[in-house]
Amino acid sequence: MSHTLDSIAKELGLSKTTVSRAISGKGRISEETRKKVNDYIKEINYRPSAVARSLAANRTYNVGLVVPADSALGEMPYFQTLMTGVCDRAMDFEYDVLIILADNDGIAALRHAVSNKKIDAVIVSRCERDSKVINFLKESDIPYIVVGNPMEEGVPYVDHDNEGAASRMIETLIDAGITRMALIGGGENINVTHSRLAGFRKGFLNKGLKADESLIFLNMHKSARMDSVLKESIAEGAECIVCMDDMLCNSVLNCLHNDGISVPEDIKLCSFYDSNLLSTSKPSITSLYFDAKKLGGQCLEILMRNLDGESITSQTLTDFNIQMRDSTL
Amino acid sequence: MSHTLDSIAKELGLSKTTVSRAISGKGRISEETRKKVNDYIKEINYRPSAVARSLAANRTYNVGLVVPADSALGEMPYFQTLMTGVCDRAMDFEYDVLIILADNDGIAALRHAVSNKKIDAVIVSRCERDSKVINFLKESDIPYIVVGNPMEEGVPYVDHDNEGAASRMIETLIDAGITRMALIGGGENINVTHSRLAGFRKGFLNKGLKADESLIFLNMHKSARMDSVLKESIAEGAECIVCMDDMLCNSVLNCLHNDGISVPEDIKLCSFYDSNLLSTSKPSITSLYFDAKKLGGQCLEILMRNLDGESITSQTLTDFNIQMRDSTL
DNA sequence: CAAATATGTGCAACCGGTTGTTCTATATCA
DNA sequence: TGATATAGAACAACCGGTTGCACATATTTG
Repeated sequence: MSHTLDSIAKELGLSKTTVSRAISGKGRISEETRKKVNDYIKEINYRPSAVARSLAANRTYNVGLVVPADSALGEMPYFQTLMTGVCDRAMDFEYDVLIILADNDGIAALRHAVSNKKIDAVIVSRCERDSKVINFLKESDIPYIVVGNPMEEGVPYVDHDNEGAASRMIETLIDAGITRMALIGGGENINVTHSRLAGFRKGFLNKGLKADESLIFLNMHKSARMDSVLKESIAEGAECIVCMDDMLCNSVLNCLHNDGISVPEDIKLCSFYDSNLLSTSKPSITSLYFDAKKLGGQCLEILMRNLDGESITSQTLTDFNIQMRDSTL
Repeated sequence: MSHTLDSIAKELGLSKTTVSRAISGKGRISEETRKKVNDYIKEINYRPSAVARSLAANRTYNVGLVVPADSALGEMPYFQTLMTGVCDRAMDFEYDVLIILADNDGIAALRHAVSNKKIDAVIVSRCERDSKVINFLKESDIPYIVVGNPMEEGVPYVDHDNEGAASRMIETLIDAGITRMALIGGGENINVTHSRLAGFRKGFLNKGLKADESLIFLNMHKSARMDSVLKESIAEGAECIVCMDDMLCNSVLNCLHNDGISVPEDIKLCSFYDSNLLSTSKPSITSLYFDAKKLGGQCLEILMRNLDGESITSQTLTDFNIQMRDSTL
């Protein structure tokens, strides 16, 4: 049988209240009693029931992490890292993380968790345009935060400086003498795509150049056009393929290899995220590193502080790191 | 303000008990009253508090999903699919899924969730040898199930027939005239590695042949030896590289490409899982498909039934599917 | 038509914590 | 020394559900 405050109180000849206070440290309690109780609970390895505590405190000590239900998730080590960041930081606050699969095809799981009050707050791990998830959260009164700038008034978010990073990447390449680049991007329904695209263009402008709009290819994640797009880019004189993420870069590298095109000899290649998906690639790939783990932790931090009464809204993490490697030599 | 059974009862001139029964459908209740209550709660969009219900029922309606804290996870779309399977099936039982990061470097999160009673059962998504996670679970009295045969008496698991599948893969290749193969495997501390290795050997035996032990390379996930291992294999006359998973296969393909070795002309290649990590590969890769989603769902199913008093132990899903593609032509 | 049974509802205890208030014994002060 | 403050502990209500039991009314049965 499991221990409870009552059983412990009885055992020690104290009241439930006193035991509770000895454990929490709140309220007036003699040092002697406190020690006695704490020694005892350590001995019997007692831990208070989270459920009972939740009922009393009106807090579940759970946050929901909304994760895209579609396959994109599995392709993206980034989400994993983000999740790790969230979970690690959650531990610090004695919180646990509930996984909620949801996207624009269905938010039943989110509805369930929110309306049954199984979570105190929500983190949305990817931001889509006109997202059902966000629309739902806007109307509910649960605190939430979105990963990635939703470009929407009143929606709190945390993001890397995607635009700034992309811009810097381009400038760095230009400084290295590369001026003609093709951009291989992901879904137009994802906001990070737009931020990086803006950065791509800005990078050229900052150097007094202009991006070649005919070499910008979006929605390439599941595209069968990859092969032709790459050939076209090369034919048009692209010196470098800039990929918006490592999954895309992996596909590109594979495609190039298969066509007998060498990196970096025939064409240079770079990516974003610098995940371990490409860590064993030959050649090594130039990539821009974002600290996704930190970002995940930041989400949690903000939510916790807001639950404690603060009202932090959005935050942008400006640090990133360009890892120059063989693929752009 | 949020609604409660009490507030609803007052509003409708009924008792808390009656409202509760009208909602749950348990106990004696007139059709009329039931309808009245249910219409009303639909109108005000009431959902019972999961926490309060948990306290009364002594059930959290949460399962924990233990996921490796190390980066291996992010590399493996398989885990994602598994997780999706778990979450989807959980919905059917009105359960939610708590993510627990843990591995042999630390099980603090698991301890926390279990001893604070935040979960009713645990799914361990990867099975390592001499796992701290499993040792902990064996000593606690929470129901649990492990994905992947732990090869350990008394530990309940769910698994694909990894040995049978690997064996069949080899036999299929042999039938296609390929008899000399190298095996690129993952960590020796992971049990699936051993199951597939056994299947690898068995496949040859079933065809009256013998696996070339000198062409078996394990622990290749983060190995810097990939390049030399592949060259050695080819030099030794290997006609096909059998990879134990898609991550490895991706690395191998990349490595081969980079060395100017063509697939399947110079060497053939195949893999396991058939995840979308390789779905855009050139050439298309022969792979053995396991239904990870189904397996995840199965875990949940078994745990739920055991919570309801059954005592199902282990289960092996025997279905798999070999997708022959260009890489073994 | 009384007795037995069935039906619908409510009371109150319970799940295991937290917390405002009260009570008692001791310490501090004028 | 009596009034007042304070420390330590306990009482009891509360969080929002579930459920065994009692009770009143309606229905069936001999």
